[in-house]
Amino acid sequence: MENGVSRDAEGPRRSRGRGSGHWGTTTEERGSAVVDEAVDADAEVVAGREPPSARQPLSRDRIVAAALDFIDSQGLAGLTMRRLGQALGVEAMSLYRYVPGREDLLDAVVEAIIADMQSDEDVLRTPDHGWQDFLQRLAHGVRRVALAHPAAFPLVASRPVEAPWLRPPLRSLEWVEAFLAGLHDEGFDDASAVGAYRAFTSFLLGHLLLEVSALGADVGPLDVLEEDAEPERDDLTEYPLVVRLRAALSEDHSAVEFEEALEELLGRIASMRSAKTP
Amino acid sequence: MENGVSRDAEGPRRSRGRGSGHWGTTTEERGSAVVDEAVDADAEVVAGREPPSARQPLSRDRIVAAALDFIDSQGLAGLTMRRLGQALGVEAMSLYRYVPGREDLLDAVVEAIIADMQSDEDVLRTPDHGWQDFLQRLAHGVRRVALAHPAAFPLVASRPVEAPWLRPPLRSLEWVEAFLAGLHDEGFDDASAVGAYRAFTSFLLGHLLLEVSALGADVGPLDVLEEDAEPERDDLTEYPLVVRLRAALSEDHSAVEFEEALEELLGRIASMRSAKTP
DNA sequence: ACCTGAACACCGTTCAAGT
DNA sequence: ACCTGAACACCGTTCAAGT
Repeated sequence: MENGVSRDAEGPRRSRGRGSGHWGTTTEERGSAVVDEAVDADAEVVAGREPPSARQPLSRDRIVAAALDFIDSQGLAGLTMRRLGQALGVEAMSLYRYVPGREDLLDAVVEAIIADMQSDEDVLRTPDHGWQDFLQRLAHGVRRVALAHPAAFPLVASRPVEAPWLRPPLRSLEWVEAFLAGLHDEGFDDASAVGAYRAFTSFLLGHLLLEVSALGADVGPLDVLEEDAEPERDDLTEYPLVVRLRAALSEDHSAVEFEEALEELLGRIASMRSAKTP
Repeated sequence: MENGVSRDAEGPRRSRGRGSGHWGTTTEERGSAVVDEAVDADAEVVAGREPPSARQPLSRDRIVAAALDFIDSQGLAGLTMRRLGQALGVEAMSLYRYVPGREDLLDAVVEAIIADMQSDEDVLRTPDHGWQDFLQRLAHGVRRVALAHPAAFPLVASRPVEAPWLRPPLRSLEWVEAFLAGLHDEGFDDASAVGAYRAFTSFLLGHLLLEVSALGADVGPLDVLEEDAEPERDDLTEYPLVVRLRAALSEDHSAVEFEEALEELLGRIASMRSAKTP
């Protein structure tokens, strides 16, 4: 997965009806495009649609991957055991042979998302050009997976965490260990490594959650110069500054902001670092 | 609402069974302790429990307040139109006279939470001792409401936002306007006010979401020196640094970290500020 | 071994009907 | 005017039964 999500343009997406905000369909890497035919089949459940011919057998991984695809394309709210089964050409009950239940499936989706990062070539398991480079790569890796799955990322952010040493979005022992070990190798003592971990995670969480939530946000009339031009959705006369700065507020500078704030954070972390090893 | 949630002690909470994590019952300010009797009545739905005597009439506000209480005490997952009706001594269908549906109810709960801040005496609508003081008070006000409603705060963080100029957790035109106007009065130009708004919101979102999610996190054996002492829940031998730093990682320094990071942020914002007005 | 039909308890929501 | 009963379509989940 090295599709350059680093382009900050791409423009804000639009989604009219609250709650059904289809984000751009992001069906890369994970195979099984099976899900795609369920799009818009919301009300139309044709009986024997799926040819039961050469269906590969179910498996936990296939189910989890299909669930992620489903969330990416239909949104989290649309994910239902029954619909997921349908997307896989199977009855819902079959899923329970591989997955204990819906909640556990969602946890598995979260795991799958952060596991994606393991295969990101730009992310290092251990620093080789200094800790700043290490953290830069890690941060960008997490950002790439967040932007690849904007509808699923809130799960990563909000699912209850099992242990206090796992902080979203770095919610895997693997990455926490890699983080701590990396900084330790680079001369951080225990306290500063832990401090850096805390600062790093809260930075990532805030930035990325806002970035993906902006992807779903309605952009409002003005930027597109709509045809019908409803005078104003709400009455904004009480909020003159919001009105005046509306364009500025709606501009998407998330990529540069991310870069700048990350730079700042690295500076802050540098000042936490013990000066033992140069 | 000025109950000092500023004490950072209070210790980490415990919650064994995944998904049913009752946080500390936070039934302050908003009246209607009605909800409390629904606790643990999960399976036991006694028929004519509620004395239909002097029930005050339903109203949208009463419903929204009850929903918030319900989430605070039972968790978001437990909130059901039917159960909420029951908590209010009414059938679920009655709610639809006042609230369009469950989704809109959740939006209303989010509104209610951030509206809470309007009545926080420490939060200023307009700066009177400089912008730093203004933002300090605002940040702490938001933190207080987050900590007052840890189970509901993820809603504030994750609900789809209607417009790109509303950034969680400051998702109300009132506060965005107040923020921009405040900084403007203090000599910020448009670009730096907008930049400050962005930096401020992502800082708050990351910190507070992590703080409330830690409240629900299982703390694991070790800190309480449990009686039975199961050897280890998972095998952590592959993660030596996590094990070694486990205590440090589990310590709750959120209050001081918040303070320090906020201080840093204010410094960063100061450097964005135009130097026109001293 | 793997999938399904039928069933259960529970949802959100509508609407005609009660008081 | 305000609430409810009954109903509908849809859930998650279980389990005996099919192949």
